[in-house]
Amino acid sequence: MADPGAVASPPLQSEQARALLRALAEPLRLQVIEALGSGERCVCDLTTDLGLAQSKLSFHLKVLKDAGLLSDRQEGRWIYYRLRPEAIDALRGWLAELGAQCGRPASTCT
Amino acid sequence: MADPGAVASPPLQSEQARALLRALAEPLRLQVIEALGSGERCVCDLTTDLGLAQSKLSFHLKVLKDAGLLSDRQEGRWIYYRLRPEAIDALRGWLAELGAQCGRPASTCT
DNA sequence: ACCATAGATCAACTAGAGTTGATTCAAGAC
DNA sequence: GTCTTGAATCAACTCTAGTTGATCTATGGT
Repeated sequence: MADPGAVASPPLQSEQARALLRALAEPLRLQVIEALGSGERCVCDLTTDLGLAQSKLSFHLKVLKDAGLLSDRQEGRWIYYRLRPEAIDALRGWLAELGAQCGRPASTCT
Repeated sequence: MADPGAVASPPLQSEQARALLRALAEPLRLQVIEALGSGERCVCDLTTDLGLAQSKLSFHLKVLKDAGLLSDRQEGRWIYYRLRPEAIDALRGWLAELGAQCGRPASTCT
């Protein structure tokens, strides 16, 4: 994917970055993200595919959604989740800023 | 800073990425990183500057060091820590891969 | 109406991470 | 040698996050 470098959306606040970092720092949640890589899927499908207890999956989906990595829609009894790649891009932008602020002796951090 | 996109070093393993993500997901540790942005500093300086208990700072420095974000050197009784910006770049590379794997319907994640 | 299903949420529990004050070890001064 | 200082480490404790099985609410079928 072409590297956007600076993201067009407003820069991440620290708290949002923290939520993203924490959400991604859990192997199981990475599995969820990978399972959604091919496109939107319903919870029932993910539960089966990942072999997770329903409440466990719901918990993790909530963390990812609250962090902004997923969005959902309801269709009858079914809830479908899909990825928001822009959240990953936003985090990369945040990391770029962190690196720029703190990676060069010329800059001063207070 | 110029965006390297793909990093020259071997790609991050998941466990290393996890360590980096977790290390950065703590506000206090971000403060440490910012304090080191202007260059190498000794622990005694950081303790005073950040107003932290010595053992508390040591704990957090260890997490950052173990994750690869800091390196240290000893000079007499003094331990100096400095940032390793390449760790941040590596994490950005890892995120770029995550986005590439999982951000496009064309790719398949198993 | 009743029954089944999907999935979020809950409360209790477990596991992991952060904090604290004490201790230990190494370096340095005398 | 003794004493001081810097900083890592320790054990006990506190706090946060993850897990579990049950419950609740909404949707759908008959």
